[in-house]
Amino acid sequence: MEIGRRERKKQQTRQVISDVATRLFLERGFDAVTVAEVAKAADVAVQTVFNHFPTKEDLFFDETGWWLGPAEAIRNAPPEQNPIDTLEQQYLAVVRGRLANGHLETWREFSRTMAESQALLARRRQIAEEMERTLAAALQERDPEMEPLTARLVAAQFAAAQKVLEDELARIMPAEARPEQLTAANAELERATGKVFAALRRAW
Amino acid sequence: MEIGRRERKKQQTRQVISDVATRLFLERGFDAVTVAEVAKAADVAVQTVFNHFPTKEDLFFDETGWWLGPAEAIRNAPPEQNPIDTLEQQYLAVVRGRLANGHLETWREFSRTMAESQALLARRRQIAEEMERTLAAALQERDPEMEPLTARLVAAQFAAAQKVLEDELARIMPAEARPEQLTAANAELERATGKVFAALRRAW
DNA sequence: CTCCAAAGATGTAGTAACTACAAGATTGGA
DNA sequence: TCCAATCTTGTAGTTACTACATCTTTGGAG
Repeated sequence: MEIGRRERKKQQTRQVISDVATRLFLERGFDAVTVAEVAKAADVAVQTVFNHFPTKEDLFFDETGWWLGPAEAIRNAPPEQNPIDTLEQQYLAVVRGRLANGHLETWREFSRTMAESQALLARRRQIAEEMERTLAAALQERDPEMEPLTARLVAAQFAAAQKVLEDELARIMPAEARPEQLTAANAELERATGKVFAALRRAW
Repeated sequence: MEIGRRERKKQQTRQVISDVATRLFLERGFDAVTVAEVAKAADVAVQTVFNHFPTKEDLFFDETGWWLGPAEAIRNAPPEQNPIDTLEQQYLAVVRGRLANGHLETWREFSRTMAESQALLARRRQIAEEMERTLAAALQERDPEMEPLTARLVAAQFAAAQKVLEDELARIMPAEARPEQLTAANAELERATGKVFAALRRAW
């Protein structure tokens, strides 16, 4: 009822823009590429880009959507499971997905590009904050007994932990990717993750 | 050796710009005031504003400098004191200073103005991140035995806690300011602070 | 006191991300 | 077939910020 040719073409235009933009950003860096260049490369008007994406940053973070994961995991978790356990499992699943063959290199490029742009780092902070809010809401929805302050605190501490682990991951993984080093890095990462979530568990 | 008339005039110009900007921002909101207007009101060229302040946001956050507090507190703390205790004391001191007579209204205006501008909120996140980094460095400098990951984690969790408390403070304090409510709000705040830092202590 | 060099203030020109809006092109459906 | 909704485009602005040349003030050497 809504997927006529018109809508399809619209989505197609959007996809082309997003793909072209991503490619250019990864190739030359976010700050070095202008929206006008993206538009030209995608063969559309600059206005069309802004019709589909409110800001330049949205071109980069399009379709990643990871900020809903933790809240959804909490909502879908089995009734009696400890929230921290749920969050740890979800986090590990995400990270393992990233490190799986075929995704690793993509993730690295994303990570590197992001680290090189203040604008993208700022946007990541904003997204993390939104993730934190939705997580706090999910936690409280899940357990209405929980004090709002507590829910916000747990969410904030999880967000903080996640950030530290992200940085750690970015520090460990870019170093040469030969298999034996990769498994070592993997072990190191699991250790760090365990430590971080252990602290979280102790706190609550 | 460096405080001749020239330097004095320079600092004076800077101060005028900063004051005028702050006043305008508080009066009309950060986004509604342009740098050109600030320059005009301060009777200087637009360029001069940018000579003294790299970005518009720096005009707002000038001379607040709170992001060094925690790290300095750690560096200056008595040798055997628990870092979490140090941080709690420092935080309480800062908050009490803000709530002291004469500072409360100023803080409220700052807080409100900041909350109404995405640009300022983004900058606050960036500053918080810098605070976190300097704190992590101070923690590790203080106790070289500490694993870097641990130092980063403690700093991150403190930053997260601080953020939650800031939001809580902003939520509690704007409500009517009559003395009896103020003491009630104060008690509520102390309770929240105690709870937050207790969790931090449990974690480490 | 004079005058020069450095440093601060100014003005001009330009870039890039957006916004508002009017006008053109395409498409779904009557 | 044709109209109306919707997507796309082009034009004209606004604003933060940069580069750079020029003007003005000032501290200090002679």
